[in-house]
Amino acid sequence: MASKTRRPLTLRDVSEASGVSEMTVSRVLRGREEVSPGTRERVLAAARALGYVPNKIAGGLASQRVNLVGVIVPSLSNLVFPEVLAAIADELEDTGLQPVFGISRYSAEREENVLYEMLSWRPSGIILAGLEHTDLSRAMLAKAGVPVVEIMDVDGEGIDSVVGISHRAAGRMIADAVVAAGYRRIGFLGTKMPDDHRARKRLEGLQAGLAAHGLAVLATEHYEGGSSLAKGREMTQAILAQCPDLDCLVYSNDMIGVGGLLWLMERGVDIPNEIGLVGFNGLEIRAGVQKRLASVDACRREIGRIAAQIIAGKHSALAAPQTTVGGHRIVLEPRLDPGDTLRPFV
Amino acid sequence: MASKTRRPLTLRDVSEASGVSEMTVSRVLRGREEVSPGTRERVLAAARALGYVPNKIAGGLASQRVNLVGVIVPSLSNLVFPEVLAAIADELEDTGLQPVFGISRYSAEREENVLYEMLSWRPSGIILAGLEHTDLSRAMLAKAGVPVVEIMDVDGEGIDSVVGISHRAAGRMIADAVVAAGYRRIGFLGTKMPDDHRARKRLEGLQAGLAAHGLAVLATEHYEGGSSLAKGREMTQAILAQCPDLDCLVYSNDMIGVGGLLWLMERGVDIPNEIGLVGFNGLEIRAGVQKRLASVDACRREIGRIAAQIIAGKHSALAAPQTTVGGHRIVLEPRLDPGDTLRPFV
DNA sequence: GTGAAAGCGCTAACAT
DNA sequence: ATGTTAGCGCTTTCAC
Repeated sequence: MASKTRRPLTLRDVSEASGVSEMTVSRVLRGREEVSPGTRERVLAAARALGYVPNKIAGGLASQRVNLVGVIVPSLSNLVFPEVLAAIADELEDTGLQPVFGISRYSAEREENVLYEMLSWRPSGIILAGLEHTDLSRAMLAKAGVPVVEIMDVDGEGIDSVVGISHRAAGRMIADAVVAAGYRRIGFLGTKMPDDHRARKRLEGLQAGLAAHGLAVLATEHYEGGSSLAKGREMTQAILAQCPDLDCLVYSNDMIGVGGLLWLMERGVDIPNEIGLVGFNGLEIRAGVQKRLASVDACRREIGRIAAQIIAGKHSALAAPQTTVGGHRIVLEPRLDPGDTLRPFV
Repeated sequence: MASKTRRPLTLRDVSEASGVSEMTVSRVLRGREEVSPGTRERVLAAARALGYVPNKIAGGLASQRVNLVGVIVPSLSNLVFPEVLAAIADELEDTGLQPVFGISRYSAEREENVLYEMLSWRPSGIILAGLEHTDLSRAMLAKAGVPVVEIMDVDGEGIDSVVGISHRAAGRMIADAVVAAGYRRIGFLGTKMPDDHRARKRLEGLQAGLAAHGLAVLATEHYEGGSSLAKGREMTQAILAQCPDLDCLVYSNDMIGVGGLLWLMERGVDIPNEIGLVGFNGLEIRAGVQKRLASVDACRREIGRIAAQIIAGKHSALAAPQTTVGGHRIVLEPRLDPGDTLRPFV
């Protein structure tokens, strides 16, 4: 039971307590094999007795290696990102690597600041959401000399590795589906956030897909701030007030989509016949409502897992590298689950 | 445009490029005032031109100070924790401190490991959920010599500072409310997770509160894994199959509570007259359903904010210290929102 | 298998 | 306002 020391313990303390050189103590504590069992035991006993916690700052400086992986996502309020983080944390579990999370709030400038902070810790890798970054961010990442994985989106140029889905393709997929299901008067409900590039690309894909069928989005409802069921209710009411004869509502995410669905069901609207609905993300919450909202899966756990594998160097190239030398480019194929809110279609 | 260097840049590079000593470069980069404007400009220009990113590992070793705050929560799937993390991140924003998140998966052993990793970076503070830790964890925290804030729960002994609510009191509050509203045949639906101590304490409080009125929980339904609307639906069906004459269902959290509410409403059950419902957490999702689930607010944003303030040393003691010397003990008072799922009561 | 010396890239403490 | 010196606590490298 070591008493309350003010000065933190050092290797030297363990060395003196065990009568073994600092160097050998260091070897034991790092789990190197080249130490005799007897010495190892004495060292471990001393370290435990003292309550020694190694100083990774000193270790990192000396070895020029740090077991940290920086991960930057736009937000934690959008359930999607905690799920990606959880997947990354799970996958990194037994690699000796530790994730460090940062939040950019959908701002490229803030992302740059967070990135700068992270790089100043010389991490072993960086994972960040999206392909849109400031020039300085790109420059820093390029010079950092560590693996960089941009996740969630593949519509654009990557810096090193890229893992995600095409949000434009997802938008087109939704367009094709609602048209195939016979809907013609389509409304869109989504975020106003100008820096949610993935939401923007989905809308672009939707519009392009509809245009290919000679159709267009007839009404749009935008909101600011976080997504919630309540927002979805209000917006659904608003878009139908503005344009009552819509026969299909495309939501930029499942949270507002389910909100809209609940509101419409309460009002006795016949879904999917009178009005069709589609969301995005494949959130679990959809399973909690009588009718399951149609949605496109964003593959977020998969994305997190693969990104972590790439950083950990244990990714068995599912796809051949196509970008930078050494960089992977993994394009996942989202699935559209028609649920119960779209008329049957091929 | 510096070319692709393999060796990372050092202060010395900036020093040479700007013709200013390393020490002064260091001062400029740390924003110390004691440098002439001219020199400052030259240094900043050189650093920018080179794309220099300081090495905090070296800096931390030299200064013996690190601007990191370790935060350990049980999970990211339970929406509550991302919210706490977001609140901490927000509050730390302009303090120069950076949060680093770890996940314990409701396991004290895993928490111990994560804590060990974190402490080895010599952070400026530690925030962790709950009061239940391994002996080694407590010993490490006590010896770390940095502020420690245990959050979310106040039912027990703290190590240093404690910020949270009493989950036992919350349970009793719920008991009093449902009894006051005239319910007598009460069922409980909650997690099986033996290490979710806060859920356990809420149940204990509920039972104690009911006992004080000569009542008891008549039926219980447990589940494993994450909470979801779908789980709430199933469990509600199950508990009513098992014990059809319950007149009140107490859910251990709002997610399963709202699931149960939706299921009951679909079946035309008259809420709150036929059956009363209460959840816990005060989740936003409640506002998205026709009837608002009664719930007790867990004060999670407030808790995150205050914990961060304590670490940052800018907490204006809302309550007098009561525990360890220097340690705060902030007990927040949760509010019960009766919503639309309990009969009116005083 | 173990130890001694050198130094990782910065900053504290003191000059000047 | 700026520079010099001496480490911070570890690991690398090389001896033994």
